[in-house]
Amino acid sequence: MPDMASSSQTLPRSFFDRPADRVARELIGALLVVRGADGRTARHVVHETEAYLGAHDLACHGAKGLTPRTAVMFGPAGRWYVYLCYGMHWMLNVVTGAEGVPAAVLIRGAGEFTGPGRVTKGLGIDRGFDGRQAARATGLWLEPGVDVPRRLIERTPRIGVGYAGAWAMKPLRFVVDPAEVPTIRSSGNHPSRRSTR
DNA sequence: GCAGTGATCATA
DNA sequence: ATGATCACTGCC
Repeated sequence: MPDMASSSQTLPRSFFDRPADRVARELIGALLVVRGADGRTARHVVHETEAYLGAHDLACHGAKGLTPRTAVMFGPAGRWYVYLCYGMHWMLNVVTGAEGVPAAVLIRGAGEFTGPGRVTKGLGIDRGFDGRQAARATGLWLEPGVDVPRRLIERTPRIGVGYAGAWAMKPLRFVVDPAEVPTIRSSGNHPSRRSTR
């Protein structure tokens, strides 16, 4: 069947193949799309992200070198990096930048979900997505969404990385008040938009 | 304020 | 094999 919704185009690898802080900022307002077991899709506006810049960034897992867990971060952009934190919470990241550079963007808030652990719990994301492409075929991907004005995007230090010395203070967290963003409501293959004001 | 929870990785 | 650590959350 023809795909008539231009909004359902997935963000291409080239979008992610750039510095993580740029990607993190531009993902604010994008749509995180998940396809459930029943084949229906749900779209969630991304409203909070964090950038992890590479091996020189002491808050980044890649700073400790290539390990089995972090190998995906060293690979090409546009793949999911999902890991378990504190034995309970799955963290969803998308790999960014050139191959060999261990950089990624953590998705900390999307749709009704605030906090990275709640995003994954709410969307049913676990390590099954680790290493997979952010693409339709995977069942979890990103799409262009709402264009959020720069002035509405706040930059703050990243959360929970106090161990990283000076890197803990760099303003690499990007957040917009969800109330400022039009609500995207969808299910099935024909997403519709509704403005809150 | 802090316990829960278990994969991961360095050390031995 | 063992122990420290952890990009968090929920309940005290």
